[in-house]
Amino acid sequence: MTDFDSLTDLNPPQRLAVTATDKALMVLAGAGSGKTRVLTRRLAYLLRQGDTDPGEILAVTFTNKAALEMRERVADLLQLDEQTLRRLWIGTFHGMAARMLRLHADKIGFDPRFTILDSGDQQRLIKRLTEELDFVDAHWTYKRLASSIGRWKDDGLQPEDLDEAQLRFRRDRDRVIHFYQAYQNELQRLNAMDFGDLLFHCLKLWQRAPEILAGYQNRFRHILVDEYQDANKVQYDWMRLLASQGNLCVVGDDDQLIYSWRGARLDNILRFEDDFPDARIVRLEQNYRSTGTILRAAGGLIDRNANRRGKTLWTEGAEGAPLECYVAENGEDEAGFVTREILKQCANREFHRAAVLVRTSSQTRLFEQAFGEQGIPYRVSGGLRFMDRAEIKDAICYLRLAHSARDDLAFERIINQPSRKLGPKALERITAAAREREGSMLDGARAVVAEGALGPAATGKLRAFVELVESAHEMLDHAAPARVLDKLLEESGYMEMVAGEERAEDKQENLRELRYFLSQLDDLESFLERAVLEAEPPGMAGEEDALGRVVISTLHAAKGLEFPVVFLVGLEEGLLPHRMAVEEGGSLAVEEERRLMYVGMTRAREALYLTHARSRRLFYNLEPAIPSRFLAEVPSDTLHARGSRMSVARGVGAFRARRRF
DNA sequence: AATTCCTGTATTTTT
DNA sequence: TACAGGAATT
Repeated sequence: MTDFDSLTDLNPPQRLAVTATDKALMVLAGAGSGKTRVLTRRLAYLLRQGDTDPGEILAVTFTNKAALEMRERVADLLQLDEQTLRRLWIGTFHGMAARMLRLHADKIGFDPRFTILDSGDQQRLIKRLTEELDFVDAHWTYKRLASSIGRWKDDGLQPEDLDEAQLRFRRDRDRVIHFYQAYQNELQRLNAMDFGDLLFHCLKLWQRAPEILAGYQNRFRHILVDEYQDANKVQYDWMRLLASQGNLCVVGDDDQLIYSWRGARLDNILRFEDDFPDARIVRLEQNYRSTGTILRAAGGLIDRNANRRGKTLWTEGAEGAPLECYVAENGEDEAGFVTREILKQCANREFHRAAVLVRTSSQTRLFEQAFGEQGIPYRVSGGLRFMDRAEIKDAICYLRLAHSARDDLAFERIINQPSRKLGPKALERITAAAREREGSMLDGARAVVAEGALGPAATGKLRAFVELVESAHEMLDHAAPARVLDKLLEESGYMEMVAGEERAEDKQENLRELRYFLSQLDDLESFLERAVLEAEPPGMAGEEDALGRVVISTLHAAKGLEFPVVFLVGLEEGLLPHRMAVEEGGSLAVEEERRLMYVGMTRAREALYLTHARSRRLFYNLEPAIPSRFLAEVPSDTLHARGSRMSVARGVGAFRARRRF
């Protein structure tokens, strides 16, 4: 037996977490305690020693990155071939739900080729609907409607379930319910689902067709869920239904719950034993990542949270140096300090050793600027994602429309991109014609052309557009999708338009990247699905191309990563904890902000810097900034103050003084 | 009727 | 800064 099979390289709780397969299991895995290792080893253990077929395993993660990593590590561990690997169901909640829905869409009145809407599509659709229905309300802007509806779906609430708890004003109830219902009807008409619908409709499917649920229940003998603390109501119901026999292993950390704004429920982790009375709980508290000092600092901070199960991380490793605190004059000064320290910390230009973690993506700019000036290569993660770029979304919408003529949202996005002199009035005509025929907007456009209802110039352009989409559609039958994309972008004049815009080279480069991604996949259907669910082409999100680059990341996007040197910047009231959390969310929201800082601190292996500025540009004007309350909560014997002593005294000390009153 | 130009306003985190 | 909505211009 090899060492790998004997599991002697694992510590005792890790070994238990890998091998306990007789009943429901919750692994409370502290930061850096080898969680990913345990998960992949458990998968490997089931496949190799547990008499389990690859097709009988379902492993669910929250992010595509995590799914990809798990897949790669298991393949590596067991030397699995491509074929076997494909039989494993490893993916995100949304990805797995979409996979099931494509197989059974007809049972809930959808065509299996349904489109998945991203939040941008969702927002545009809701905006259009508010206009059509004359839904005007100072409070319920289309953005607020979009985010609230998304949240209701996360909470498992159908339109008729809404009550005063969700709607601040009772008088809103009927109107908002009606609007939510109208939105759902419109989605059905468009054969489309938004992110929330993927899980929502899955539950509906199982309710309507219990035999389908039973099929999956029998099939999946083992279900694994990563980042369990971030599961929302619908996801929780989804997994609990699938794991009806308690054949479930969840791995999570209540101290790292940072997605309650997306419906994540601390309760899921605090009351696991209520739902699975028989459950086994394993704690992983030995940390293999950070120095003793970093752990003590982070532990001191998270101890302030009242709502947690409680864990104490420890290490056999070195004590390490104290945390460096720096008080900057302003944001530019802060970026300058970080730049200088990075140059000191990264000998031989090993810049991938360092990461700068921010609360909001708007903070990244100052660092990008400073690094650019100093010639430090960097990579931003968690900001504007590849698939969210305007030119990429336009190109995808061209493909979507060629793929499915029913995709009115795609039609709307590109109909005047590049300009075809088809504005709101022309669009209104097209929509009316479509309604009349109960067809798509493309049908409407065809009719408008036939009738010559627009001016000659506009009619000509519209005809050319319709013909282009039609011939692209036919071309999809025999030609590679990448070739169809070329045709669409060339003949529509889109490429020409891009060439004349600012940042033309950037955009052209992005479109080339997209084309490459598409040419790798060959199957347009799966390309479109991955484009919306993954938002990053493979290789972009991967770590390998980060070699030699500093990572600038939001705290949310940094979860699961680790770096030798970490800079936690902008530690100011209003940023961390964020203003919104303090003003609207009360103490629970502040606890989540504290967890966010905890997640950031525990990313560091050797060196951790905490910085804040005395003034910061907000809304384009410079405003004084108060140091974060969290700074005062980190045990002071783990800290070493840098910068002018005056500013340190005024910084951390000032907040301490304020808190006494 | 479409587009450009301008002004005011708001900025958390993401599958 | 970036973006949406409104007014002025083509």
